[in-house]
Order: sequence, then C-alpha cells, then structure tokens
Amino acid sequence: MGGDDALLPVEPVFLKSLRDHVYGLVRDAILAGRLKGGEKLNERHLASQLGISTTPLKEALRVLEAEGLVRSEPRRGIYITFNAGQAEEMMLARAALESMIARQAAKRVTDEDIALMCELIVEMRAGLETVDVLQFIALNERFHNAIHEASGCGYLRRLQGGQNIYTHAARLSVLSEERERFLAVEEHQAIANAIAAREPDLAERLMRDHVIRSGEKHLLRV
Amino acid sequence: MGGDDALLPVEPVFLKSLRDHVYGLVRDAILAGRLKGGEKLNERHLASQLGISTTPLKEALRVLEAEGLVRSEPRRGIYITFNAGQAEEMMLARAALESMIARQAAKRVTDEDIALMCELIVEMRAGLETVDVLQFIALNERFHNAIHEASGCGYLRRLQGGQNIYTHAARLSVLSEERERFLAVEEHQAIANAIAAREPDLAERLMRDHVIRSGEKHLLRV
DNA sequence: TTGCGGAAATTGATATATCAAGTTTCAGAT
DNA sequence: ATCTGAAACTTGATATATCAATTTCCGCAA
Repeated sequence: MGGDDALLPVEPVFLKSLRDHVYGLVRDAILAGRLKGGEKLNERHLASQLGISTTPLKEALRVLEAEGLVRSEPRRGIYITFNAGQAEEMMLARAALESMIARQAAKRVTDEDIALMCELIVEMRAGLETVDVLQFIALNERFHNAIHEASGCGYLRRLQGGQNIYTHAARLSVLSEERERFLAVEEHQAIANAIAAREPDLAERLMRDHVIRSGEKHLLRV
Repeated sequence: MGGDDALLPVEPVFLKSLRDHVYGLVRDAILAGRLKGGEKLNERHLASQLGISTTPLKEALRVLEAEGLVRSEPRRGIYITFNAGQAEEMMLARAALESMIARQAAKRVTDEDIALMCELIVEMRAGLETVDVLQFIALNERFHNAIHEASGCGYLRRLQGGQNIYTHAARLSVLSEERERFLAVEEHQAIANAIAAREPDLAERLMRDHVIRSGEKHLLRV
C-alpha cells in the first residue's frame, strides 16, 4: 500500500539557518522603516547586536544587496537604499511579473485550475460582508497562488514573490474596507474569466491594473 | 574655474572585490552550460579550485541563490537549478519588466529623451546594411538604455538587468542576419513612436512583443 | 542475503583571527 | 589660522579553525 508519493522528502525548510533568520530580521526592519534609507550599517556592531558572528550576517547582507534593498561599497560600508520611490517601483515590478504570470496561465490553464479559481471566488464573495478579514486575506492569497500554479512558471513566481513588501498591518488595513473587498472580488472575477476564456492579453491587462490599483492603496498606508 | 562638479567622486566600481569576481565567474559558467543543471557544488573544492577561501565564495553563492540560479539546502549542499525552462522564464521576466519600463517612459519622457532615441534609430538604420555587427549591438543597447533613462525607474532597470542571460556569442549570431537587424530597427522605431506619442499601453505592448520575439531567437542559439 | 546500528568521513554553518583599504585625528610646519 | 602628512583607528575583505548535521561505509546479527 502507499504509492511512491506516500511519503514526501523532508523539506529542508524546517531547519532555518541563522543566515536566513537574520536575513528576514533585517529585511523586515528595512521594510518597516526601523532601518531608514541612507542609514549606514556596521557589520560588527550589527553582528554583535544580534549575538552572531559576521559570517552569516555578511551572507544575509549579500542577499539583501542582490534584492536591491542595500548597497555595498567595498571597504566603505553598507547603506540602506530602500525608500518610498523604490517601494513604488517594487509594486510596479510585481504588477509586471504577476501580469506576465497571468498571461502564461491563460495559455496553459486546465479545467481543474479553472474550477479551483471559481471555487475561491465563490468563497470570497460569501465573505464579502463578513468581518473575518484574516480569512479574506488568506483567500486572496490562495487565488493568486492558483493562478501561479496554472501558469507553471516557477521562476517568475519566485521573482514576483521577492517584490512583496506590504506588511500584514497594511493588508489588514486595506481589506478592512468593505468597498475594497468588493473591488478585489470583482477584479478577481474578471481575471478568472479572462484566464478561463484563454485570453492572454486580457488576463495580463486586468492583472496589471488590479495589482497597481490595490498596490497604490497599500502604499498610501505607510 | 571649475564648478562643484568639475571632479566627480571616484566610483567604487573600480575596486572589484574577490567576491564579485567569483560571482561573475560562476554565473557565466552556469549560463554557458559549463556547470549544468542539477549538478552539486562543493564549497571547499570550488574554493580551493579558485584559489580562494570559502568566505567570499559563500557570499557569491548566496547572491546566485537570490537570483535563482542555484538552490541551497542547509547542511546538504548547493545545487544548480538553471535549465532551459528557466532560461525561457527569465526571458519572459525581462519582457515583463522591460515593457513596464517602457510604459513608465511613455508617461515621463522628455523632448530630449525623444531626440536621443530618434538619433539612435537613425544610426541603426544607417548600419542596417553594414557588417559591423558589434556597433549595431552597441547601438541596440544604447537605445534600450535611453528608454531606461527616460523612465526614471532605477529599481526596475536593475531588476531587469539581472534577467539578461544571453551570451555575446548569441547576440552576435542573431544580429548577424540582416533580416533580424531590419526587424529590430522597425520594432525600435514603433516603440520610440509610441513613447514619443505618450501612449503607455501601446509602448508596453510593443516592447513586450519585441523582447519576446527577439528573445526566442536568442534562446534557439543554445 | 538482508537489515540494522554506529563509527568515520563529508560538508555546509558558524566563529574567530588577520589583512588591508579608508577615515579620522592631531602635531608640526608655514 | 591653515595646510600637511603621518600615525592611530575603523571597518569591510579574506583566511582559517571549529562545530554540527548529513551521508557513507562497514561489520554484525537475524
């Protein structure tokens, strides 16, 4: 009994390295504004402040540099580059990538994918008037994930994930408005329809507009 | 004599760190296929092979991981994840980002920007029949750079730059065909017209199609 | 032969020491 | 008072040592 997939390999995710942990800490601090743009970071101070050595910190900073949140000048220092303008550009990047994913999804979507999207929209519509914002947020995420799965674009999905900068508080704040939930559902419905109809151009455009519109709402909450 | 800008600060770019050097070496090796997808990397072997310690190598690998070219499993190893499918997705990512940049450029373009783009297209048109492919490639790049400048989107530009995976050989091969040069000029002309006319939607669509079309040509040369 | 430890070897993760570029400070000359 | 320049100090870059998780290998028992 039990096929080849009865037991999946243990995800290495469970063992979070110090490096990844620190990366998350510093990233959140930057996005939350506790570390402000222009500020200079001192590797030794930061490492001792975190109670770790410089090795994992350096690696974490390297990742943040690759993501464009900090800039490192050899033998000079590390400066935080993130600011409001970059936040807006990251939102635009998300719009560009997410809409390209939607375009690909419209080309490759299966009937099962469509069924799942419709299901999720039905659930969201039911939750329109309820006040369980947390569940609405979760459904929101699952809807976008369904499109990602349908697209089959693992790399684009990953790259897009790196552009997410909204805090949980901002999400909560935005979707607390009933009008915002209504707009989200309507836009999701339109996107799902376009994908189900296998119309890449339309799906791409709708997704772009959706991400930009709701993104600008989020950016205002900062 | 000499204003405040008579001498600009020295760019820290001149002092390339070992880490950055190694990063470039490994990245090129992956993109060129000398390190194949699925292959496992050994930090110590690789470091001694390169004649360096593991510290700068680890940092370089961290950046490659952030870019999605390798995947690191804690205490297991580092595996190369890049393959043909990812190459296509990186091309799509470039299309998505470059077209978003074109869209922004169409919103913010100045008359000077337009003049520069037109100049470059005139030069490219003159070089259509010549066999100086290298110069054509350079003009190509300058044209795209002109759009980047016009857009004012530093972060998007940087993110887009990370999606460039074509080797010099591939570029050379593709643009060696006169028909390909002709297509490139016509498409650039159309994009420049859309931007000059301040039509974001059109500019975005034309740029996307241009990047995808020429990108697919490049991907065939592997 | 098969399956189950457990020791040994590997190897990435982390810590620490050293190197060298860059910055700051201050005494001394003009 | 101002400029110069060398020494002291900072600090990121690099190298090396140690730690700990994982894998490999081998012998013993069923």
